[in-house]
Amino acid sequence: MRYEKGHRSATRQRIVEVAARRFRESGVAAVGLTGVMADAGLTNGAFYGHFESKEALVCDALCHALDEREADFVASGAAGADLESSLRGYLNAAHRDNPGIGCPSAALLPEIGRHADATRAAFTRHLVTFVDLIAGLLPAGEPAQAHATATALFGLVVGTLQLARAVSDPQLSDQILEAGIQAGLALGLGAPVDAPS
Amino acid sequence: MRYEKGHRSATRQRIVEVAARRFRESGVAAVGLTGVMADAGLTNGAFYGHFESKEALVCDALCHALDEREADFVASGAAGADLESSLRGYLNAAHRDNPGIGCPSAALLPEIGRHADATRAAFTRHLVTFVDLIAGLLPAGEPAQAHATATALFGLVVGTLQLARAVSDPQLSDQILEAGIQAGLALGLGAPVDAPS
DNA sequence: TGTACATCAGTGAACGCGCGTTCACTGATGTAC
DNA sequence: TGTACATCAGTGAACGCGCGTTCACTGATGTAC
Repeated sequence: MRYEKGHRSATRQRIVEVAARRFRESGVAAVGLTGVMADAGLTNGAFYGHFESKEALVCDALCHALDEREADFVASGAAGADLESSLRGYLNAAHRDNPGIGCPSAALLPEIGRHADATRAAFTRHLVTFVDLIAGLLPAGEPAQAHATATALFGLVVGTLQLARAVSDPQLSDQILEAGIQAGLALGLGAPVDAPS
Repeated sequence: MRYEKGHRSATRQRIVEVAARRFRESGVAAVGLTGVMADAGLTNGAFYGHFESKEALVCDALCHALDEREADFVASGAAGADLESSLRGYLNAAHRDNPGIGCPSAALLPEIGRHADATRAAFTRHLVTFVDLIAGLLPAGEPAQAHATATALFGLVVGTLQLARAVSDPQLSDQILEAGIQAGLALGLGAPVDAPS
């Protein structure tokens, strides 16, 4: 072997991980491929030996980040997590202050909506999985209603974390996080709402 | 007068309006000044006669879009709007499908968090105003609690609209909007939650 | 065992292009005398 | 009334730069005979 077995796939993986971090930190449009490759210890020319286009990397990096967070979610669930600890695990200062290793939806959601169909379809598949996982944290009830509530909870925490990142007043930012937690609890555990007729 | 009175400020206003639309459609980072100026019927060189930098335009365009939506909100409130009609006025297919004339937060929130302090401070001021307006739609109660709920409602609708735009399945997108409306009603009208201790 | 060739991940320069920004200039209209 | 000059919004070319993408080449290691 010219390179040890798995060298090529390890290189590719490294590029995906760097991209997943940098896209979340700066947004997809603001990140250049030369910088990503340099961070991965390579030169720009090697990129197209691994990916067809920047859009293909966007799709892979997004899926990688979503898979990682899904694994974290499942792992913490195995430790007996409930809705409140999940909310607090998401809406906290550390997550707010480290978008590069955080939720890709909070960092990139509007941008995802402007990307290629394949990228949006990949996001859609992951979203469905996430909603299932969130629904599992809710008190037993009608499954359709649990899914609707879980979907709204996802929207709530994503929007709330974005708000906490956008405001310039640190104290207000903390209040936003806490308001999101309380609202998430009210939504998830509160008086059940009728499913849409 | 070489130009009719108000010509200069009218030109500036035209640039701001074009930018506010294009930023929301494509994201700030993906929009170039040459294109904005061309849409406003001008050439690139005229830009710096009106703005100090692209960042200054971003701040002005964001404020313009936020002011416009605030005015709409107040106008519809004068017509006797309640929480449900406000939620339906936001979480609907027309809004989802026309980001260029829609909520700047839904289109740009993660990006705002990466912009200059002045831009984030301007956003923060507008957010506070919005939260007050939303709180006014809630049943009378403790003001601090109404503010917290209103903040979460804002996060909920922003995140939900972004989700509806990002997914590639139109039917799922419609379900997301409806789930957001139901959750917004539950949050706003449902069992009151204690304020954080 | 030694030589010629194949493989292939990665290099680094180059492509055309658009970016944000600068600046000398235009030209229509005003004022000064 | 006529001429010289001031004003200023807008023009359009140019600046250096980084973008996504392409491609001829390198060099280390494998295989063939």
